Amino acid sequence: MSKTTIALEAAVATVLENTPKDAPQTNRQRVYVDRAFAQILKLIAPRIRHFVRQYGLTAHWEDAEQCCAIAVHRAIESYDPTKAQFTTFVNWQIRGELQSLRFRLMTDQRPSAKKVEATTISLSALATSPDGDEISPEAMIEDEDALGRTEAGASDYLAEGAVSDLIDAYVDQLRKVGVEALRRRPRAKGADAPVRRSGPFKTVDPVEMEKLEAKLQRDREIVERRIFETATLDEISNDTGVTKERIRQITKRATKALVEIATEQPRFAVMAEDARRAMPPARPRRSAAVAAAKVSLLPDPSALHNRLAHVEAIEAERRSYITPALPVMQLVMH
DNA sequence: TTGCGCAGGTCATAGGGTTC
DNA sequence: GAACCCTATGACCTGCGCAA
Repeated sequence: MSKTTIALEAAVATVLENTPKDAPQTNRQRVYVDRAFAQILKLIAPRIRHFVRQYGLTAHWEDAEQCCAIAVHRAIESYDPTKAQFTTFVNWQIRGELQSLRFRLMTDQRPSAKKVEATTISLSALATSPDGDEISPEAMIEDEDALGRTEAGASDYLAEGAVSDLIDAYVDQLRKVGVEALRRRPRAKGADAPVRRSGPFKTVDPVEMEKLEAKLQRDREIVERRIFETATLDEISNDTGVTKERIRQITKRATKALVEIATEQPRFAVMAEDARRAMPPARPRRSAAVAAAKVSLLPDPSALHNRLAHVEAIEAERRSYITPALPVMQLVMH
């Protein structure tokens, strides 16, 4: 991060700190805000000069500077430090204001836009039909993408339903295994332990069952967010309290199980083939690779990188059925 | 263009608990 | 006591953005 970026962040933080939303601003706060604002303008003055020249507004320098000041005001008002740095955010506000000013003053585009033969039109200019009849601009807008979007929406809806069912099936499988394990496990001795109604270890401790359900819920969330959404290991780790590595292991195991479920159950048949192809090949453990290397100095012909002869991309539409969030699964190795 | 820092991810390994 | 599972930790790799 550059010194200017750091200084900008600090100045914006000062403005935000001294701009209470729920209470009236004190005189002291106003002074702090004015100073910080002046500091921001001073820091980005070179950038403003650059943009004014870039947008061909040197003949309207004062107007352009006023627009940039407005842009900075707007940027501060709507700035969210968690989404981007202020330096990036304010750039686009300034560009937007300068573009708008150029339209107002010159009704054309800056030279860089002309290079690509872009055309700027006004909706109001379209308000007359070829026959000379007046029609509303809105009536002339044809949404050619509407059908595609509608179909995509329906497709997404069905896919989400299928994914949800698949995860349910996986969680049910985990539940069965978990309950079976609890049945086999000896129950804790003590006054609080519930009385067994029949045979040894045939019933499940409600407390243990609650723990199991909590774990299943957690695993479901991890699988859903990691495999079918775009959450990172860090994000899930922060939200669930589970380490990144454990999340990776859970999702790896889940991916394998989901493929098996999709293969076994006819209702997931559409997903099964893509899922099988999408499974990443198992990587040899380092110790095994080292042992193999000791045997021969020649490249291991069975090693994955020596066998790779063809890489095929799975189309986005097909990939989205099962693993939209795992780029590694976009490749198929033969 | 290059070096550096960072985020995101993978791998190897160890420890504790449970089952057989 | 061996085998297995779950979990955590640290080292390492890779890609990307940024500053010089």
